[in-house]
Amino acid sequence: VWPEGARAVLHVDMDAFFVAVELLDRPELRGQPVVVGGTGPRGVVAAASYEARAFGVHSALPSAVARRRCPQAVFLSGRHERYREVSARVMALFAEVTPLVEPLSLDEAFLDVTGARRLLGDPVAIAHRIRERVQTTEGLSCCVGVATVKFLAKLASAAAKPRADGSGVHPGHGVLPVPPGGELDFLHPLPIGRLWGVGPVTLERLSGLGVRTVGDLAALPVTVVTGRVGEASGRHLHALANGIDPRAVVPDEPARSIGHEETFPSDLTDPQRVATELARLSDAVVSRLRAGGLVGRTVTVKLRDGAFHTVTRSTTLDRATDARPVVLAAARSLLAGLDLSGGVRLLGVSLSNVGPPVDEQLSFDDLAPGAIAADEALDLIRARFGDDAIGLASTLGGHRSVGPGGSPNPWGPDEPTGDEGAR
DNA sequence: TCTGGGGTCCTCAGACGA
DNA sequence: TCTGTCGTCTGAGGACCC
Repeated sequence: VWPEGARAVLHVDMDAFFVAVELLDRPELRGQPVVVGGTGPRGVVAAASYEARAFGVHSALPSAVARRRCPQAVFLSGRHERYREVSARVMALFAEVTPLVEPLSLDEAFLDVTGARRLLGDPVAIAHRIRERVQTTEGLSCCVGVATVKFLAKLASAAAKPRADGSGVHPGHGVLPVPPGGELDFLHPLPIGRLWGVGPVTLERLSGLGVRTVGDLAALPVTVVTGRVGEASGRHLHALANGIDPRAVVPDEPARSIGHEETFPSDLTDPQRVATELARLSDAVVSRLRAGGLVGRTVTVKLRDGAFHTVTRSTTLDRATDARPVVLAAARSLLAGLDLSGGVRLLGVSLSNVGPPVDEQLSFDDLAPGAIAADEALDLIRARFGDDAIGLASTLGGHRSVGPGGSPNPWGPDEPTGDEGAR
């Protein structure tokens, strides 16, 4: 039983979420190895069923490798709209327990149930009830960690997961509490790589200090740690290793950036084609920005060449904007400063410094002939007929369909006029 | 054999104004 | 007037997460 007055944080983690949703719609695949992810030559695994994991298939593994390890697996390309829809319903179930729900991704959330105890009882009992409710209402399984702080709850839910290895699938605890006072007993034997924020690079740096377990890290003076991994990370990790995590569960954090990037099936070498893709990605980003009623101030272009070398270039505008021509013009001028001779494997556009618009006087850019009217018309047409119903003239001529018999670009070469009209 | 796409946060260097 | 310092902003890159 959880002591009276102690904070209680739950971390709920859906089991193999993308795969589990696919199995809801295709129950005949249950019990089989199923993999969701990019199916093209450069795809990677986004989620794998526990049956597939038994063959060494895991997320972020190149799909080509996954196919070799488990040729009998069913490979699905993924339907993010569907996952979002199911995720929203699951999050709504959490919101019935407490208003303090912080989604981490589509398949994970923190819940602060400290204030729900009077009404709903013991936090561990609440965790069991959430698990049953997700199973009965959505047909999905999940694991729940219960602790006094966020990162311990997250580690606990991970420890409660089913496991898969060469000998098959082994069920987990489902719910795992780390009771107040028992934090360090749970934490200190864990390998250091399990700590949230320790990836391959930090792991290597800490190994140099002889650190193998979380307990090893906790025993070091904080200055030794900061000297090795930097001031902010060092202090943060050292606090975590001692079970200290003051972060609150914060619902409804607004997005700080919005972006789109794409890896092409084969490297692009034609600069005209690269410009076309840049316009398409910029257009997609602005559409999402406008759909959210937001404006952004910093435009970033990302390019990965044929040798997998990645560069980014960014520029901060005088004022935040949601105008397509302004974002596209900025992206174009950033791209113009980049070397495309090594081929383009990946291209991305993102907007940061994002937030709600503040009332300001319009600039001449915003008043460019047709700019506002064209943007609003695009939004309206897409809302009614779908995202593909209309696009920028400059995105024609690429791999996208231009209609029956349509020449790639009937209006001739695409001049960077900064006045992209809606077709 | 080939290494996604969506993000957040941190570090460092340089510019700039108080 | 010159110089050093400090805080802040910007841009690039990197580490990390799911």
